Amino acid sequence: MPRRPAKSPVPSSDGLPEEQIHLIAKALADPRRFEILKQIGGKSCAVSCTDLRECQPISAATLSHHLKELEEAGLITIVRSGKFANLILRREILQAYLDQLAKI
Amino acid sequence: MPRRPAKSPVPSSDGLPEEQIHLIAKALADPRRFEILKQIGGKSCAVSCTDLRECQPISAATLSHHLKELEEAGLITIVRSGKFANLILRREILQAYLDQLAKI
DNA sequence: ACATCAATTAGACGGTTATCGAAACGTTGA
DNA sequence: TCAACGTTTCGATAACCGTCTAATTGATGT
Repeated sequence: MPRRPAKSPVPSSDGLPEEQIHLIAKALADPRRFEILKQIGGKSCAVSCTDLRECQPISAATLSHHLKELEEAGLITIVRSGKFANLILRREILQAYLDQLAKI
Repeated sequence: MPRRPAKSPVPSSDGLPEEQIHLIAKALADPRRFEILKQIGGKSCAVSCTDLRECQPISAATLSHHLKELEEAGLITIVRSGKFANLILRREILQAYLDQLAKI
């Protein structure tokens, strides 16, 4: 089965598609996800699910759900290494979102 | 009765309060509000509710609800002139939000 | 005073979502 | 092979939210 990377290519010059703008905005609107994103962005190295759960008082199921949302919005990449999942903030996507908002 | 302007003062140097960050993120997460905000920001002069309703296919009640959300988030100012309401985008608040996000 | 118009409020309805526990899945080391 | 572990999926529940219609408020012009 192909490991399809939740289509979020490099942001094109004409900005993110409207659909992705919406997904990102929704992703950022939940305080828990916002915290998660900050934690991922705060570390220079990759962050694992277990790391996150040590700081966020949520169940594994809920965390998995939020990570999926963040990935589908294109805000993070999930790099799987054996049984672990490592999270990386996609700063270029976040920046593209901010650039778009700045034009309003 | 004092016309309290939905406390959103000038953004301080240490950024917007966490609560407002959340309100702004939520406000931006709804496509309709996002459209409304774009329309308000697009015009150099002020925009009235009636103007908005000509472009957005929603009831007056729904529009009023969305404008309240935007105002409470600090993203717009509502200037009342007789029976009309004129909307103004608060760019300094939007910018403060973007600045904060960029630090993540 | 009255009718009209712009906007808000109240109340209801349906869809979405954050959350959990339990079960399932996939990896790893014994 | 098997048990333990990290993560995901499933199903359920409760809260939230966008939307509407109807009723209300407030301003304007006659």
